[in-house]
Amino acid sequence: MRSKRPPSAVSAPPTHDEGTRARLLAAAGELFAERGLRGATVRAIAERAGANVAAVNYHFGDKSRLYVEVMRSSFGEALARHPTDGGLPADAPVDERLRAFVRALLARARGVGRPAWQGRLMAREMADPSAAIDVMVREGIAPEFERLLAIVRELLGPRVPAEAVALAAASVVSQCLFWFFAEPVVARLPALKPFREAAATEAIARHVAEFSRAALARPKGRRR
Amino acid sequence: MRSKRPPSAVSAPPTHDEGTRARLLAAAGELFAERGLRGATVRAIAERAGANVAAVNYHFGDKSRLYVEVMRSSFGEALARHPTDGGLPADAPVDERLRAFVRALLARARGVGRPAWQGRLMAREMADPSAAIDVMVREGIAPEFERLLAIVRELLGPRVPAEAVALAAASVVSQCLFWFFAEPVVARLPALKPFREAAATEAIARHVAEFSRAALARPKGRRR
Amino acid sequence: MRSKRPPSAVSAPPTHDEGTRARLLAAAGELFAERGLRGATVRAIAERAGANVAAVNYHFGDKSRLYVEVMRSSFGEALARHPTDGGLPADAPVDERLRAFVRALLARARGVGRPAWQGRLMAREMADPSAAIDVMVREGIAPEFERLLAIVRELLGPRVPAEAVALAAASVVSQCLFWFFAEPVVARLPALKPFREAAATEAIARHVAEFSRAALARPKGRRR
Amino acid sequence: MRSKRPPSAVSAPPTHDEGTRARLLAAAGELFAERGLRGATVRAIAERAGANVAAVNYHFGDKSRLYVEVMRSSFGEALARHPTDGGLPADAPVDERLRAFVRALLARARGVGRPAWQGRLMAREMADPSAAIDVMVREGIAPEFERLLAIVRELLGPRVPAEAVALAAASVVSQCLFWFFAEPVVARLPALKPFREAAATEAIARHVAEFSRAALARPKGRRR
DNA sequence: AATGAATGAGCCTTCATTCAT
DNA sequence: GATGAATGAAGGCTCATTCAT
Repeated sequence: MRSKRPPSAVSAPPTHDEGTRARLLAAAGELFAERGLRGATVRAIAERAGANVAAVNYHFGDKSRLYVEVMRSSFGEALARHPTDGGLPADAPVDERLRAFVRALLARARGVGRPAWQGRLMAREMADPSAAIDVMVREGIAPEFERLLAIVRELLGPRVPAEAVALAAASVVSQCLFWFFAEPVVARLPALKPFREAAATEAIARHVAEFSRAALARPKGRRR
Repeated sequence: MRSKRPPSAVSAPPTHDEGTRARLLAAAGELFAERGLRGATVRAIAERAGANVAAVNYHFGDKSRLYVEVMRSSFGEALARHPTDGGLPADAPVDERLRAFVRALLARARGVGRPAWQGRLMAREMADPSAAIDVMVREGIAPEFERLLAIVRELLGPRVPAEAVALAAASVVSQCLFWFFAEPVVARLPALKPFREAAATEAIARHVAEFSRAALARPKGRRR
Repeated sequence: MRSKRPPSAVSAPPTHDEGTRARLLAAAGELFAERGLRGATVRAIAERAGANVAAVNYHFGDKSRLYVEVMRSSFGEALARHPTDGGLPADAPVDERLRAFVRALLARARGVGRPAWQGRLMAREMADPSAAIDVMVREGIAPEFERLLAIVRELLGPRVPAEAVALAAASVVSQCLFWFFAEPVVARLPALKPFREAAATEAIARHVAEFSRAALARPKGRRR
Repeated sequence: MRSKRPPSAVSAPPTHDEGTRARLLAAAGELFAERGLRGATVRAIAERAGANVAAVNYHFGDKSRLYVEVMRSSFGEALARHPTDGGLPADAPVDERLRAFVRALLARARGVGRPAWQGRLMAREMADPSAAIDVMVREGIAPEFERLLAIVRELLGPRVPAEAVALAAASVVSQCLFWFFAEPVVARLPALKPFREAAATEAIARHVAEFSRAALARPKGRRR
């Protein structure tokens, strides 16, 4: 639909100060997180980026394409910044690897400053999936989940059926996602409110790891 | 509880078979679940309800007020249909009460037929909270969560600090919510896809209850 | 368009307490004066009258017909309450008759309480004439103006051409109308603001009569 | 003086012959005069201006803001085109200055061609004042009225109290405004109808000036 | 490479009016 | 004699998008 297209989306960093394109991407990230795909208007994005209304269409062709680009780059950045192996060697003790996984998952969405909105963005995408979700699952979530399955499998031993392993992995993931998926509820329940602060992230991580570790104790005497 | 509404809503059967107001409520529920508050147009709602556009204004005054009403009634219905005590007496064994709680939570969002969209509605509200969430938390979620806290407290014993109880309760809840909050991801992960079917709900419920029960085993020798 | 119609509009006073019809008429008068024909909604009128929305259409067939009815009755009442002859015999001195005329004109629009809105109603009708104006001019204004023409003619004598008499009469009328036609301006000019109070009406009347009387002094020495 | 407007309005000639903004302003002036603020729809204005509906929003942000702009520009233009000093030096004879004032006031509302609707616009604003009237009185009417007060004061002499001067000035103004405030009545009274024609403006001006001059004759022997 | 002007589609809401009771 | 429910026709406004420069 557009005739020509500027720098190929992810590759080369713009030459001058920061580049309209990059500023648009950043502004769009914040606004999409705040107000959602529909709620964030192209005008507002352009304004926050200090660019013209037409700039969005010029650089991304489309509002929805800008959205996909935002999701991709923000998600990619989150993955890179908080790898689920936590920097551990592949042969580290399984307990440590589980803890690292949990910690990374929580950190991604609850990090301070810049990546603060990545969690909200993700939550919105779950509630109202767009074309972006396919890419995200395929490129990011699926591989991570495979890694978690391996950890859980190692904890449960080879005799446990695959379905049980999958359910257990889901249990681990869910405990992490909860804290930003259900954030509005967390904020309104007195018992949970204290844990909203970024400082509480470590406490949550420790709890989730311990809770899961206890539940995943390899069944000794009895067979499942 | 409703502030002001023209028709009497419950008493005399209106001119049509079911009453325009009720049909609007149902149609709005479906469409809000499908497309969200913004995405569902008043026109589409009215059309699906077989009513005039102005009917929404006449009966609810406002699109947003219709939305609140939908949330309230759908949520209230879900609460009533699947009580978290599962019909158990208050002195039933704590294990059974935990299982009943989990089962009810899962059933609400994954129930077949009519309330099929209540889960999506809830998930959307979490991702993009509106005025409705205050009412919902206050009237529905908070009391339920208190009940869960009591169950968990009973399992962990009186020595465990309140924060630990809260975190544990969050772990239980999160494992239930996961299945419809993260539905789009579940649907795209081969290992989890089988559990999407309504028939799998019972298996999930059993897993969550067991997983949590194991994690919540009262610490014997060592203190936490 | 309507099949049957209630009491014939102006004749018999309603039998019971006050009658929906009469209450509608009063409420409509106030609201039309406050907000204009377009600005006053049928719903607001019915509400203020303590009647049903459909009552307006039932009793008057039409919003515009209600408006005409309001204009007619309110204008008729104003005419009756403040006759321009001021109760003077037809052979009273011309100076007194002029003064009485001016006083009546001013009183109609600046009376306290109930008829307070008749002036606004009239002003609105001038600015945005409807079908009602024809009746009003024919039945009320034209005869009054004829009377004024006679007074002016008596003052100026028979030699002055008819056009000059008409212009002079216009000058007299205009000085009265000014005070409520230009009310918003009067209210904003410091020099005129004091005259807004109802108590100032008499001072204005005296001034207008004197000013006009001086201007209308029959030319003595020189011919016009 | 204008707060914020996209196009540069005065500098470079826009893409069309006259500029969408200017055409909108003109079309809106006509339609507001014909049908009032409420009666003139944005759609009709845009259509008459040969522009899109959204153009109003783009250039003026709002229907009401467009209205204010119309009032401001049309009123400003009227002031500029017919200055109340009529080009006379400040030390011209007071009689001439009074005549010039009257003539200007009448010309503004009864001028031929372009500003033909300014009178009606003003009359409407009086009958149903909007936010625009504050600006108009402050910036245009008040200064003019001060000038008239000075003229009248000069005619009456220094002994006459300020209230009397104010009333006399009101009498002068009212005789001018009458001809377009009460236009619908003028058109329906046979004696006044001839004066509707633009050609009669000069005759009216002469009459008003003479009538007022006679009334304002400085009291000789007796004190007022 | 980027922009200001302009557009068309669509949305929510309001309102006078009618219909069945 | 009077009413609550329901309707159709706009109306103002917003928004993503395009066009000419």
